[in-house]
Amino acid sequence: MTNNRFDNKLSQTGLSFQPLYMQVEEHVKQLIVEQRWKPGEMLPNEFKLAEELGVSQGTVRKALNGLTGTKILTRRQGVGTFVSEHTNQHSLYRFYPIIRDGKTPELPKAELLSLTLIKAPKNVVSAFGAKANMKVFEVLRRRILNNEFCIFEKIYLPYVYFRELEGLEDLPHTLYHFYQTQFNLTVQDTTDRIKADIASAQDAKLLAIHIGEALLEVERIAHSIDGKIIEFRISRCRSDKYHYLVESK
Amino acid sequence: MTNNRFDNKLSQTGLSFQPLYMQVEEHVKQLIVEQRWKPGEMLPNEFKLAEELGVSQGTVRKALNGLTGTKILTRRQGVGTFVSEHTNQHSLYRFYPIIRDGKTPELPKAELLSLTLIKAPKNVVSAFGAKANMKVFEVLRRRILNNEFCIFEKIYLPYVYFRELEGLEDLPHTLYHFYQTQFNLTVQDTTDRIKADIASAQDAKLLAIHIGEALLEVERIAHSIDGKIIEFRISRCRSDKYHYLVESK
DNA sequence: AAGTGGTCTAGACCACGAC
DNA sequence: TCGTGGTCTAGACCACTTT
Repeated sequence: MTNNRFDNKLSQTGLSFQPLYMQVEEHVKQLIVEQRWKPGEMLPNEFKLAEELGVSQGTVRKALNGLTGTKILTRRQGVGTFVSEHTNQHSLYRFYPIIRDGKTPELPKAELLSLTLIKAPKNVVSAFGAKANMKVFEVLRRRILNNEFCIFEKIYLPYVYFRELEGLEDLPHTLYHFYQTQFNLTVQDTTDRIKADIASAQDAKLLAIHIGEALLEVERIAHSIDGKIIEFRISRCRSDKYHYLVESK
Repeated sequence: MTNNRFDNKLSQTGLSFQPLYMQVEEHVKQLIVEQRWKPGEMLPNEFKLAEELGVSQGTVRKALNGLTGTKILTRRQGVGTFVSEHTNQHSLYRFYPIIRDGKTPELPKAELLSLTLIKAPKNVVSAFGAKANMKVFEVLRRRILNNEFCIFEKIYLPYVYFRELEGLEDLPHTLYHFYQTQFNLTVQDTTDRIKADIASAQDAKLLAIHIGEALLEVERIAHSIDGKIIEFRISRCRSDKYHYLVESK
Protein backbone atom coordinates (compact mmCIF):
# COMPACT_ATOMS: atom_id res chain seq x y z
CA MET A 1 0.00 0.00 0.00
CA THR A 2 1.35 3.43 -0.88
CA ASN A 3 2.14 5.99 1.74
CA ASN A 4 -0.47 8.72 1.61
CA ARG A 5 -1.77 11.42 3.89
CA PHE A 6 -4.99 9.49 4.41
CA ASP A 7 -3.26 6.47 5.90
CA ASN A 8 -4.42 5.86 9.43
CA LYS A 9 -4.70 3.01 11.87
CA LEU A 10 -8.42 2.75 11.35
CA SER A 11 -7.86 1.74 7.75
CA GLN A 12 -6.55 -1.55 9.01
CA THR A 13 -9.01 -2.30 11.78
CA GLY A 14 -12.13 -2.34 9.65
CA LEU A 15 -13.98 -0.63 12.47
CA SER A 16 -14.31 3.00 11.42
CA PHE A 17 -12.85 2.26 8.01
CA GLN A 18 -13.64 4.76 5.29
CA PRO A 19 -12.65 4.11 1.68
CA LEU A 20 -9.94 6.38 0.36
CA TYR A 21 -12.22 8.07 -2.14
CA MET A 22 -14.68 8.97 0.64
CA GLN A 23 -11.87 10.43 2.71
CA VAL A 24 -10.90 12.47 -0.33
CA GLU A 25 -14.52 13.60 -0.75
CA GLU A 26 -14.69 14.73 2.88
CA HIS A 27 -11.32 16.42 2.62
CA VAL A 28 -12.23 18.36 -0.52
CA LYS A 29 -15.62 19.29 0.94
CA GLN A 30 -13.86 20.60 4.04
CA LEU A 31 -11.46 22.65 1.91
CA ILE A 32 -14.44 24.20 0.15
CA VAL A 33 -16.12 25.03 3.47
CA GLU A 34 -12.84 26.66 4.51
CA GLN A 35 -12.90 28.60 1.25
CA ARG A 36 -9.66 27.30 -0.17
CA TRP A 37 -11.66 27.48 -3.38
CA LYS A 38 -14.68 29.77 -3.49
CA PRO A 39 -17.88 29.17 -5.46
CA GLY A 40 -17.14 29.50 -9.17
CA GLU A 41 -13.43 28.82 -8.79
CA MET A 42 -11.64 25.98 -10.57
CA LEU A 43 -9.91 23.18 -8.68
CA PRO A 44 -6.53 21.79 -9.72
CA ASN A 45 -6.80 18.97 -12.27
CA GLU A 46 -7.11 15.37 -11.23
CA PHE A 47 -3.41 14.57 -11.42
CA LYS A 48 -2.34 17.58 -9.37
CA LEU A 49 -4.94 16.85 -6.71
CA ALA A 50 -3.92 13.20 -6.71
CA GLU A 51 -0.27 14.09 -6.20
CA GLU A 52 -1.11 16.62 -3.51
CA LEU A 53 -3.20 14.09 -1.62
CA GLY A 54 -0.95 11.11 -2.28
CA VAL A 55 -3.58 8.97 -3.99
CA SER A 56 -4.09 7.86 -7.57
CA GLN A 57 -5.86 9.95 -10.17
CA GLY A 58 -8.65 7.36 -10.39
CA THR A 59 -9.43 7.77 -6.71
CA VAL A 60 -9.56 11.54 -7.04
CA ARG A 61 -11.86 11.13 -10.02
CA LYS A 62 -14.26 8.95 -8.04
CA ALA A 63 -14.29 11.48 -5.21
CA LEU A 64 -14.87 14.47 -7.48
CA ASN A 65 -17.63 12.68 -9.35
CA GLY A 66 -19.22 11.89 -6.00
CA LEU A 67 -19.23 15.58 -5.13
CA THR A 68 -20.90 16.45 -8.41
CA GLY A 69 -23.67 14.08 -7.33
CA THR A 70 -24.37 16.28 -4.32
CA LYS A 71 -24.11 19.39 -6.51
CA ILE A 72 -21.08 20.66 -4.59
CA LEU A 73 -18.88 20.51 -7.69
CA THR A 74 -19.55 21.02 -11.38
CA ARG A 75 -17.30 19.35 -13.94
CA ARG A 76 -17.02 20.39 -17.57
CA GLN A 77 -15.15 18.25 -20.02
CA GLY A 78 -12.23 20.06 -21.58
CA VAL A 79 -12.49 22.88 -19.06
CA GLY A 80 -12.13 21.84 -15.44
CA THR A 81 -13.77 21.16 -12.10
CA PHE A 82 -15.52 24.08 -10.38
CA VAL A 83 -17.13 24.79 -7.03
CA SER A 84 -20.86 25.09 -7.77
CA GLU A 85 -22.51 28.49 -7.63
CA HIS A 86 -26.14 29.31 -6.97
CA THR A 87 -26.18 31.47 -10.09
CA ASN A 88 -26.62 29.28 -13.13
CA GLN A 89 -30.13 28.68 -14.42
CA HIS A 90 -30.36 25.17 -13.06
CA SER A 91 -29.19 26.03 -9.56
CA LEU A 92 -31.56 28.96 -9.31
CA TYR A 93 -34.58 26.71 -9.78
CA ARG A 94 -33.21 23.88 -7.71
CA PHE A 95 -35.07 25.00 -4.58
CA TYR A 96 -38.00 26.90 -6.15
CA PRO A 97 -40.90 24.48 -6.49
CA ILE A 98 -43.82 26.94 -6.83
CA ILE A 99 -45.08 26.95 -10.40
CA ARG A 100 -47.85 28.79 -12.19
CA ASP A 101 -50.44 26.26 -13.35
CA GLY A 102 -49.77 25.12 -16.87
CA LYS A 103 -46.57 27.14 -17.18
CA THR A 104 -42.89 26.35 -17.06
CA PRO A 105 -40.98 27.47 -13.99
CA GLU A 106 -40.13 31.16 -13.72
CA LEU A 107 -38.24 32.99 -11.02
CA PRO A 108 -40.36 35.28 -8.86
CA LYS A 109 -39.33 38.76 -7.83
CA ALA A 110 -39.36 39.62 -4.17
CA GLU A 111 -40.51 42.69 -2.27
CA LEU A 112 -38.86 43.16 1.11
CA LEU A 113 -41.39 44.15 3.74
CA SER A 114 -39.13 44.17 6.78
CA LEU A 115 -35.86 42.92 8.20
CA THR A 116 -35.60 42.92 11.98
CA LEU A 117 -33.45 41.34 14.64
CA ILE A 118 -35.62 39.59 17.20
CA LYS A 119 -35.63 36.99 19.92
CA ALA A 120 -36.67 33.81 18.17
CA PRO A 121 -40.30 32.75 18.71
CA LYS A 122 -40.92 29.26 20.06
CA ASN A 123 -41.62 27.56 16.75
CA VAL A 124 -38.44 29.02 15.26
CA VAL A 125 -36.30 27.91 18.19
CA SER A 126 -37.70 24.45 17.86
CA ALA A 127 -37.09 24.35 14.10
CA PHE A 128 -33.44 25.20 14.71
CA GLY A 129 -33.21 22.79 17.61
CA ALA A 130 -31.61 25.64 19.53
CA LYS A 131 -31.63 27.30 22.91
CA ALA A 132 -34.56 29.45 24.00
CA ASN A 133 -32.66 32.73 23.95
CA MET A 134 -31.67 32.44 20.30
CA LYS A 135 -31.48 35.66 18.28
CA VAL A 136 -32.60 35.61 14.67
CA PHE A 137 -33.23 37.99 11.82
CA GLU A 138 -36.82 37.93 10.69
CA VAL A 139 -37.25 38.74 7.01
CA LEU A 140 -40.76 39.35 5.69
CA ARG A 141 -41.16 39.27 1.92
CA ARG A 142 -43.81 39.13 -0.73
CA ARG A 143 -43.00 37.32 -3.91
CA ILE A 144 -44.34 38.37 -7.25
CA LEU A 145 -45.05 36.14 -10.24
CA ASN A 146 -47.13 37.11 -13.23
CA ASN A 147 -47.35 40.68 -11.89
CA GLU A 148 -49.26 39.62 -8.83
CA PHE A 149 -48.44 38.68 -5.28
CA CYS A 150 -48.28 34.91 -4.96
CA ILE A 151 -46.31 34.17 -1.80
CA PHE A 152 -45.91 35.80 1.59
CA GLU A 153 -42.94 34.44 3.46
CA LYS A 154 -41.30 34.79 6.84
CA ILE A 155 -37.63 33.88 6.83
CA TYR A 156 -35.59 33.29 9.98
CA LEU A 157 -31.80 33.48 9.91
CA PRO A 158 -29.59 32.85 12.97
CA TYR A 159 -27.83 36.00 14.11
CA VAL A 160 -24.58 34.08 14.66
CA TYR A 161 -24.28 33.20 10.99
CA PHE A 162 -25.71 36.39 9.53
CA ARG A 163 -24.39 39.22 11.76
CA GLU A 164 -23.61 41.44 8.79
CA LEU A 165 -27.30 41.60 7.90
CA GLU A 166 -27.82 44.10 10.68
CA GLY A 167 -28.94 47.46 9.39
CA LEU A 168 -29.35 46.43 5.76
CA GLU A 169 -32.18 48.22 4.00
CA ASP A 170 -32.64 45.86 1.11
CA LEU A 171 -31.89 42.30 0.04
CA PRO A 172 -31.30 40.64 -3.34
CA HIS A 173 -34.14 38.62 -4.88
CA THR A 174 -32.07 35.45 -5.00
CA LEU A 175 -31.33 34.90 -1.33
CA TYR A 176 -29.47 31.59 -1.60
CA HIS A 177 -26.88 33.08 -3.90
CA PHE A 178 -26.62 35.99 -1.47
CA TYR A 179 -26.03 33.63 1.47
CA GLN A 180 -23.35 31.90 -0.57
CA THR A 181 -21.41 34.95 -1.71
CA GLN A 182 -21.77 37.16 1.36
CA PHE A 183 -21.75 34.64 4.19
CA ASN A 184 -20.00 31.59 2.72
CA LEU A 185 -23.15 29.59 3.45
CA THR A 186 -24.17 27.33 0.57
CA VAL A 187 -27.61 25.76 0.83
CA GLN A 188 -27.07 22.07 0.26
CA ASP A 189 -30.49 20.56 0.89
CA THR A 190 -33.91 21.55 2.13
CA THR A 191 -36.79 19.83 3.89
CA ASP A 192 -40.26 21.18 3.13
CA ARG A 193 -43.36 20.30 5.11
CA ILE A 194 -46.47 21.24 3.16
CA LYS A 195 -49.90 21.85 4.64
CA ALA A 196 -53.11 23.49 3.48
CA ASP A 197 -54.62 26.38 5.38
CA ILE A 198 -57.34 28.99 5.09
CA ALA A 199 -56.39 32.57 4.24
CA SER A 200 -56.51 34.83 7.28
CA ALA A 201 -57.22 38.55 7.21
CA GLN A 202 -53.46 39.18 7.04
CA ASP A 203 -53.01 36.73 4.17
CA ALA A 204 -55.88 38.31 2.31
CA LYS A 205 -54.44 41.77 2.72
CA LEU A 206 -50.89 40.84 1.76
CA LEU A 207 -51.76 38.61 -1.19
CA ALA A 208 -54.75 40.59 -2.44
CA ILE A 209 -57.09 37.63 -2.12
CA HIS A 210 -60.20 36.91 -0.07
CA ILE A 211 -60.34 35.64 3.48
CA GLY A 212 -61.21 31.95 3.49
CA GLU A 213 -59.45 30.94 0.29
CA ALA A 214 -57.27 27.84 0.48
CA LEU A 215 -53.52 28.43 0.74
CA LEU A 216 -50.44 26.26 0.76
CA GLU A 217 -48.27 26.68 3.81
CA VAL A 218 -44.71 25.47 3.34
CA GLU A 219 -42.30 25.18 6.27
CA ARG A 220 -38.74 24.87 5.04
CA ILE A 221 -35.55 24.00 6.86
CA ALA A 222 -32.37 24.58 4.83
CA HIS A 223 -28.99 22.99 5.58
CA SER A 224 -25.56 24.16 4.51
CA ILE A 225 -22.77 22.00 3.08
CA ASP A 226 -21.40 21.31 6.53
CA GLY A 227 -24.80 20.31 7.86
CA LYS A 228 -25.81 23.38 9.86
CA ILE A 229 -29.40 24.61 9.76
CA ILE A 230 -28.99 28.04 8.24
CA GLU A 231 -32.56 29.04 7.41
CA PHE A 232 -36.11 28.41 8.53
CA ARG A 233 -38.89 29.85 6.43
CA ILE A 234 -42.65 29.75 6.39
CA SER A 235 -44.24 30.48 3.03
CA ARG A 236 -47.93 31.07 2.48
CA CYS A 237 -48.69 30.54 -1.17
CA ARG A 238 -51.74 31.30 -3.28
CA SER A 239 -53.12 28.05 -4.56
CA ASP A 240 -55.69 29.28 -7.07
CA LYS A 241 -53.26 29.64 -9.97
CA TYR A 242 -50.08 28.15 -8.52
CA HIS A 243 -48.97 24.76 -7.32
CA TYR A 244 -46.02 23.08 -5.66
CA LEU A 245 -44.19 20.66 -7.96
CA VAL A 246 -42.43 17.51 -6.76
CA GLU A 247 -40.59 15.08 -9.00
CA SER A 248 -39.63 11.87 -7.21
CA LYS A 249 -37.26 9.20 -8.42
CA MET B 1 -10.82 -1.62 -29.97
CA THR B 2 -12.31 -4.96 -29.08
CA ASN B 3 -15.07 -6.52 -31.11
CA ASN B 4 -18.25 -6.37 -29.05
CA ARG B 5 -21.96 -6.59 -29.67
CA PHE B 6 -22.34 -2.88 -29.05
CA ASP B 7 -20.04 -1.89 -31.91
CA ASN B 8 -21.90 0.16 -34.45
CA LYS B 9 -21.18 2.75 -37.08
CA LEU B 10 -22.46 5.53 -34.87
CA SER B 11 -19.67 4.87 -32.43
CA GLN B 12 -17.27 6.21 -35.01
CA THR B 13 -19.20 9.20 -36.32
CA GLY B 14 -19.52 11.00 -33.03
CA LEU B 15 -23.03 12.05 -34.02
CA SER B 16 -25.33 9.79 -32.01
CA PHE B 17 -22.42 8.34 -30.07
CA GLN B 18 -23.29 6.73 -26.77
CA PRO B 19 -20.56 5.56 -24.40
CA LEU B 20 -20.33 1.81 -24.04
CA TYR B 21 -21.43 1.82 -20.42
CA MET B 22 -24.59 3.75 -21.35
CA GLN B 23 -25.36 1.25 -24.08
CA VAL B 24 -24.94 -1.49 -21.49
CA GLU B 25 -27.28 0.36 -19.13
CA GLU B 26 -29.95 0.65 -21.81
CA HIS B 27 -29.48 -2.96 -22.79
CA VAL B 28 -29.82 -4.27 -19.25
CA LYS B 29 -32.81 -2.00 -18.60
CA GLN B 30 -34.45 -3.38 -21.74
CA LEU B 31 -33.80 -6.96 -20.60
CA ILE B 32 -35.50 -6.16 -17.30
CA VAL B 33 -38.51 -4.65 -19.07
CA GLU B 34 -38.66 -7.84 -21.13
CA GLN B 35 -38.54 -9.83 -17.89
CA ARG B 36 -35.36 -11.72 -18.58
CA TRP B 37 -34.88 -11.18 -14.87
CA LYS B 38 -37.92 -10.42 -12.76
CA PRO B 39 -38.03 -8.15 -9.69
CA GLY B 40 -36.13 -9.79 -6.86
CA GLU B 41 -34.06 -12.00 -9.14
CA MET B 42 -30.27 -11.95 -9.21
CA LEU B 43 -28.32 -10.98 -12.31
CA PRO B 44 -25.18 -12.86 -13.40
CA ASN B 45 -22.03 -11.49 -11.84
CA GLU B 46 -20.00 -8.74 -13.45
CA PHE B 47 -17.58 -11.02 -15.25
CA LYS B 48 -20.29 -13.22 -16.75
CA LEU B 49 -22.26 -10.20 -17.94
CA ALA B 50 -19.10 -8.65 -19.31
CA GLU B 51 -18.29 -11.78 -21.28
CA GLU B 52 -21.85 -12.09 -22.54
CA LEU B 53 -21.88 -8.51 -23.73
CA GLY B 54 -18.32 -8.47 -24.99
CA VAL B 55 -17.14 -5.58 -22.83
CA SER B 56 -14.84 -5.36 -19.85
CA GLN B 57 -15.93 -6.00 -16.29
CA GLY B 58 -15.23 -2.36 -15.39
CA THR B 59 -17.68 -1.16 -18.00
CA VAL B 60 -20.37 -3.52 -16.75
CA ARG B 61 -19.71 -2.28 -13.23
CA LYS B 62 -20.20 1.34 -14.26
CA ALA B 63 -23.45 0.45 -16.02
CA LEU B 64 -24.82 -1.57 -13.08
CA ASN B 65 -23.91 1.16 -10.62
CA GLY B 66 -25.69 3.65 -12.85
CA LEU B 67 -28.84 1.52 -12.68
CA THR B 68 -28.67 1.42 -8.89
CA GLY B 69 -28.76 5.22 -9.04
CA THR B 70 -32.17 5.06 -10.69
CA LYS B 71 -33.26 2.36 -8.21
CA ILE B 72 -33.71 -0.20 -10.97
CA LEU B 73 -31.06 -2.47 -9.47
CA THR B 74 -29.94 -3.18 -5.91
CA ARG B 75 -26.40 -4.40 -5.28
CA ARG B 76 -25.26 -6.12 -2.09
CA GLN B 77 -21.61 -6.70 -1.46
CA GLY B 78 -20.81 -10.35 -1.12
CA VAL B 79 -24.24 -11.36 -2.40
CA GLY B 80 -25.07 -10.14 -5.88
CA THR B 81 -26.98 -7.71 -8.07
CA PHE B 82 -30.78 -7.83 -7.96
CA VAL B 83 -33.69 -6.30 -9.81
CA SER B 84 -35.32 -3.93 -7.31
CA GLU B 85 -38.66 -4.83 -5.78
CA HIS B 86 -41.30 -2.54 -4.34
CA THR B 87 -41.36 -4.63 -1.19
CA ASN B 88 -38.45 -3.68 1.01
CA GLN B 89 -39.00 -1.03 3.66
CA HIS B 90 -37.21 1.68 1.77
CA SER B 91 -39.03 1.12 -1.51
CA LEU B 92 -42.41 1.09 0.18
CA TYR B 93 -41.94 4.62 1.46
CA ARG B 94 -40.24 5.90 -1.65
CA PHE B 95 -43.47 7.33 -3.08
CA TYR B 96 -45.46 7.92 0.14
CA PRO B 97 -44.86 11.48 1.24
CA ILE B 98 -47.86 12.00 3.55
CA ILE B 99 -46.71 12.06 7.15
CA ARG B 100 -48.48 12.51 10.46
CA ASP B 101 -47.26 15.73 12.08
CA GLY B 102 -44.38 15.09 14.43
CA LYS B 103 -44.22 11.38 13.62
CA THR B 104 -41.97 9.19 11.54
CA PRO B 105 -43.41 7.82 8.29
CA GLU B 106 -45.88 4.96 8.58
CA LEU B 107 -47.68 3.07 5.83
CA PRO B 108 -51.41 3.72 5.62
CA LYS B 109 -54.01 1.04 5.13
CA ALA B 110 -56.44 1.39 2.29
CA GLU B 111 -60.16 0.77 2.04
CA LEU B 112 -61.40 0.08 -1.49
CA LEU B 113 -64.61 1.97 -2.22
CA SER B 114 -65.06 1.03 -5.85
CA LEU B 115 -63.29 -0.25 -8.97
CA THR B 116 -65.04 0.50 -12.24
CA LEU B 117 -64.14 0.55 -15.91
CA ILE B 118 -65.15 3.88 -17.42
CA LYS B 119 -64.59 6.18 -20.35
CA ALA B 120 -61.85 8.52 -19.16
CA PRO B 121 -63.02 12.00 -18.08
CA LYS B 122 -61.40 14.99 -19.77
CA ASN B 123 -58.85 15.76 -17.08
CA VAL B 124 -57.71 12.13 -17.03
CA VAL B 125 -57.36 11.98 -20.80
CA SER B 126 -55.28 15.12 -20.70
CA ALA B 127 -53.09 13.79 -17.89
CA PHE B 128 -52.30 10.72 -19.96
CA GLY B 129 -51.86 12.79 -23.12
CA ALA B 130 -54.15 10.27 -24.79
CA LYS B 131 -57.05 10.07 -27.20
CA ALA B 132 -60.54 11.13 -26.14
CA ASN B 133 -62.03 7.65 -26.20
CA MET B 134 -59.58 6.22 -23.70
CA LYS B 135 -60.87 3.56 -21.31
CA VAL B 136 -59.58 3.52 -17.76
CA PHE B 137 -60.23 1.79 -14.49
CA GLU B 138 -61.30 4.21 -11.80
CA VAL B 139 -60.28 3.12 -8.31
CA LEU B 140 -61.71 4.99 -5.34
CA ARG B 141 -59.98 4.42 -2.02
CA ARG B 142 -59.83 5.82 1.47
CA ARG B 143 -56.55 5.60 3.27
CA ILE B 144 -56.31 5.11 6.98
CA LEU B 145 -53.54 6.29 9.29
CA ASN B 146 -53.75 6.49 13.04
CA ASN B 147 -57.14 4.75 12.91
CA GLU B 148 -58.77 7.57 11.02
CA PHE B 149 -59.42 8.42 7.40
CA CYS B 150 -56.73 10.74 6.13
CA ILE B 151 -56.81 10.53 2.34
CA PHE B 152 -59.48 10.04 -0.28
CA GLU B 153 -58.01 9.15 -3.64
CA LYS B 154 -59.19 8.56 -7.17
CA ILE B 155 -56.79 6.42 -9.18
CA TYR B 156 -56.96 6.04 -12.96
CA LEU B 157 -55.29 3.12 -14.72
CA PRO B 158 -55.30 2.64 -18.50
CA TYR B 159 -57.36 -0.36 -19.54
CA VAL B 160 -54.70 -1.42 -22.07
CA TYR B 161 -52.10 -1.97 -19.35
CA PHE B 162 -54.41 -3.28 -16.65
CA ARG B 163 -56.97 -5.52 -18.45
CA GLU B 164 -56.77 -8.20 -15.80
CA LEU B 165 -58.15 -5.81 -13.20
CA GLU B 166 -61.63 -6.32 -14.64
CA GLY B 167 -64.00 -7.94 -12.20
CA LEU B 168 -61.64 -7.86 -9.21
CA GLU B 169 -63.41 -7.34 -5.90
CA ASP B 170 -60.47 -6.22 -3.83
CA LEU B 171 -56.99 -4.79 -4.19
CA PRO B 172 -53.83 -4.99 -2.06
CA HIS B 173 -52.90 -2.01 0.10
CA THR B 174 -49.54 -1.56 -1.60
CA LEU B 175 -50.59 -0.87 -5.15
CA TYR B 176 -47.17 -0.21 -6.68
CA HIS B 177 -45.94 -3.62 -5.64
CA PHE B 178 -49.14 -5.06 -7.09
CA TYR B 179 -48.56 -3.29 -10.42
CA GLN B 180 -45.05 -4.69 -10.46
CA THR B 181 -45.82 -8.31 -9.69
CA GLN B 182 -49.13 -8.67 -11.55
CA PHE B 183 -48.64 -6.41 -14.55
CA ASN B 184 -44.85 -6.14 -14.90
CA LEU B 185 -45.21 -2.39 -14.48
CA THR B 186 -42.62 -0.92 -12.13
CA VAL B 187 -43.19 2.66 -11.05
CA GLN B 188 -39.94 4.44 -11.75
CA ASP B 189 -40.74 8.09 -11.00
CA THR B 190 -43.68 10.29 -10.11
CA THR B 191 -44.62 13.92 -10.61
CA ASP B 192 -46.86 15.44 -7.95
CA ARG B 193 -48.61 18.78 -8.31
CA ILE B 194 -49.80 20.00 -4.93
CA LYS B 195 -52.55 22.51 -4.33
CA ALA B 196 -54.70 23.56 -1.40
CA ASP B 197 -58.47 23.33 -1.53
CA ILE B 198 -61.52 23.61 0.69
CA ALA B 199 -63.29 20.46 1.83
CA SER B 200 -66.51 19.87 -0.11
CA ALA B 201 -69.54 18.03 1.23
CA GLN B 202 -68.18 14.82 -0.33
CA ASP B 203 -64.74 15.35 1.26
CA ALA B 204 -66.34 16.01 4.60
CA LYS B 205 -68.42 12.87 4.42
CA LEU B 206 -65.60 10.60 3.26
CA LEU B 207 -62.93 11.92 5.59
CA ALA B 208 -65.18 12.58 8.59
CA ILE B 209 -64.24 16.24 8.74
CA HIS B 210 -66.15 19.50 8.35
CA ILE B 211 -67.04 21.27 5.14
CA GLY B 212 -64.71 24.23 4.64
CA GLU B 213 -61.59 22.76 6.21
CA ALA B 214 -58.39 23.16 4.24
CA LEU B 215 -57.19 20.08 2.32
CA LEU B 216 -54.15 19.18 0.26
CA GLU B 217 -54.96 18.05 -3.25
CA VAL B 218 -52.17 16.09 -4.89
CA GLU B 219 -52.28 15.20 -8.58
CA ARG B 220 -49.80 12.47 -9.38
CA ILE B 221 -48.55 11.10 -12.68
CA ALA B 222 -46.50 7.89 -12.38
CA HIS B 223 -44.12 6.60 -15.05
CA SER B 224 -42.84 3.05 -15.54
CA ILE B 225 -39.25 2.05 -16.23
CA ASP B 226 -39.79 2.31 -19.96
CA GLY B 227 -41.31 5.76 -19.66
CA LYS B 228 -45.02 5.05 -20.09
CA ILE B 229 -47.56 6.89 -17.94
CA ILE B 230 -49.16 4.06 -16.02
CA GLU B 231 -51.14 5.86 -13.34
CA PHE B 232 -52.88 9.15 -12.70
CA ARG B 233 -54.20 9.78 -9.23
CA ILE B 234 -55.86 12.60 -7.39
CA SER B 235 -55.50 12.51 -3.62
CA ARG B 236 -57.39 14.72 -1.22
CA CYS B 237 -55.56 14.72 2.09
CA ARG B 238 -56.51 15.98 5.51
CA SER B 239 -54.12 18.72 6.48
CA ASP B 240 -55.00 19.24 10.12
CA LYS B 241 -52.72 16.50 11.45
CA TYR B 242 -50.84 15.46 8.32
CA HIS B 243 -48.41 17.06 5.93
CA TYR B 244 -46.62 16.34 2.68
CA LEU B 245 -42.87 15.96 3.12
CA VAL B 246 -40.30 16.92 0.48
CA GLU B 247 -36.55 16.54 0.85
CA SER B 248 -34.60 18.29 -1.90
CA LYS B 249 -30.94 17.91 -2.66
C1' DA C 1 -1.59 22.59 -29.97
C1' DA C 2 -2.28 22.15 -25.19
C1' DG C 3 -4.89 20.93 -21.33
C1' DT C 4 -8.95 19.25 -19.33
C1' DG C 5 -12.30 15.67 -18.02
C1' DG C 6 -14.45 11.13 -20.02
C1' DT C 7 -14.10 6.32 -21.39
C1' DC C 8 -12.29 1.79 -21.38
C1' DT C 9 -9.43 -1.70 -20.00
C1' DA C 10 -6.72 -4.76 -16.85
C1' DG C 11 -5.31 -6.64 -12.63
C1' DA C 12 -4.56 -6.91 -7.59
C1' DC C 13 -6.49 -6.87 -3.39
C1' DC C 14 -10.25 -6.08 0.28
C1' DA C 15 -14.82 -6.61 2.71
C1' DC C 16 -18.92 -8.95 3.16
C1' DG C 17 -22.27 -12.73 3.32
C1' DA C 18 -23.51 -17.44 2.78
C1' DC C 19 -22.32 -22.04 3.40
C1' DT D 1 -13.88 -21.45 2.14
C1' DC D 2 -15.95 -19.52 -1.76
C1' DG D 3 -18.15 -16.16 -4.62
C1' DT D 4 -19.81 -11.71 -4.67
C1' DG D 5 -19.38 -6.70 -5.15
C1' DG D 6 -16.09 -2.73 -3.57
C1' DT D 7 -11.69 -0.35 -3.75
C1' DC D 8 -7.49 1.18 -5.71
C1' DT D 9 -4.15 1.62 -9.08
C1' DA D 10 -2.19 2.28 -13.75
C1' DG D 11 -2.16 3.41 -18.42
C1' DA D 12 -4.00 4.19 -23.10
C1' DC D 13 -6.87 6.65 -25.69
C1' DC D 14 -10.99 9.81 -26.81
C1' DA D 15 -13.76 14.16 -26.77
C1' DC D 16 -14.27 18.76 -25.66
C1' DT D 17 -12.81 23.64 -24.98
C1' DT D 18 -9.70 27.25 -25.19
C1' DT D 19 -5.64 29.50 -27.00
